[in-house]
Amino acid sequence: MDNKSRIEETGHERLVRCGIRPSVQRLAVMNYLMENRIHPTVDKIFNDLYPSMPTLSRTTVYNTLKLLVESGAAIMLTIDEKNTRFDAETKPHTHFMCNKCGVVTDLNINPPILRGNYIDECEILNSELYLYGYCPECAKKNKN
Amino acid sequence: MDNKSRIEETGHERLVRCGIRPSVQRLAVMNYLMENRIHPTVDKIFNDLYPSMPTLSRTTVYNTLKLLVESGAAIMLTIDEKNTRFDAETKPHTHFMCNKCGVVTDLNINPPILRGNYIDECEILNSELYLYGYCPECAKKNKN
DNA sequence: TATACTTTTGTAATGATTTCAGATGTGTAA
DNA sequence: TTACACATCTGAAATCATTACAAAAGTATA
Repeated sequence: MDNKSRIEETGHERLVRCGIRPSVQRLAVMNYLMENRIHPTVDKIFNDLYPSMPTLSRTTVYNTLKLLVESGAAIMLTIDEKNTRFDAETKPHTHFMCNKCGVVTDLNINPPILRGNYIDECEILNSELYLYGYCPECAKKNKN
Repeated sequence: MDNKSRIEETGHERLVRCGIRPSVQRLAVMNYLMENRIHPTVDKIFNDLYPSMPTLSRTTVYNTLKLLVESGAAIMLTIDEKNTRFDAETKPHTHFMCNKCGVVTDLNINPPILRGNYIDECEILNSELYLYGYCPECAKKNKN
């Protein structure tokens, strides 16, 4: 997966392009997502931003992520049963979660692009391909 | 999607084949899943079984579903952000959720079969393809 | 500066899920 | 059959993610 989008667009530009007024908090969350392609949970985002923004509220992180997703500035992943995760990469791509350590990564495999198609009379708007198994580190450990 | 599996195997047989001792409660949940291919939530299962099993505990439904999934007798879907859903069809197939009414259905489209492959050094064990959009009824309503 | 509007904040409420310990049920061997 | 060990079920309480809400703070505009 290339990371051109990171270079081509700043967090501020992304917010404005998506019609979101760039407050300090929104910018912090947007930048965090664009700079940390780790599919973080709400808590991860909050805990990482908190030290440099001690007045930040968890509720604001929730509100902001909801806004980002509704506006198309980010996507929400339900790959992890325990927590929703977020990704600033909005173009279709495939996600992987390790059954052992829980890490979520992008995979170099193109998901079927079905947006706009009708399947069994269902109008398809978007899709997610989630793969599960062992990440390179955990797969190695499993063999020992 | 054909429903031969429903005919070819009873709930009792499925439990035994998967190494699960068939208690009354487990059998009730297994049969419910095999007879109601609606990808129900825990609450739906509990509420539908409760009238004919007034001593049934919600905890038992949770425990049983966990056991079924761990033993390969059913799968868990995370397609719905709000609630986990369950399916007695364990062979790979594609799921759809309506953004408007929330219904979850099977779709006649083969997901990529990646089990056993290595992608970006990740060992793939299973995959889920989730599609979102409007179901036939809601798509129709949207046009009026 | 005054006012209206937007955004943030923290607390409390909600709702799904898990924990846990006691009660019940089941299988087995004497 | 009874006694015992073990498996399963139950319901209440705890946990944890998320949402609701109302007050406080911030921002834009006239």
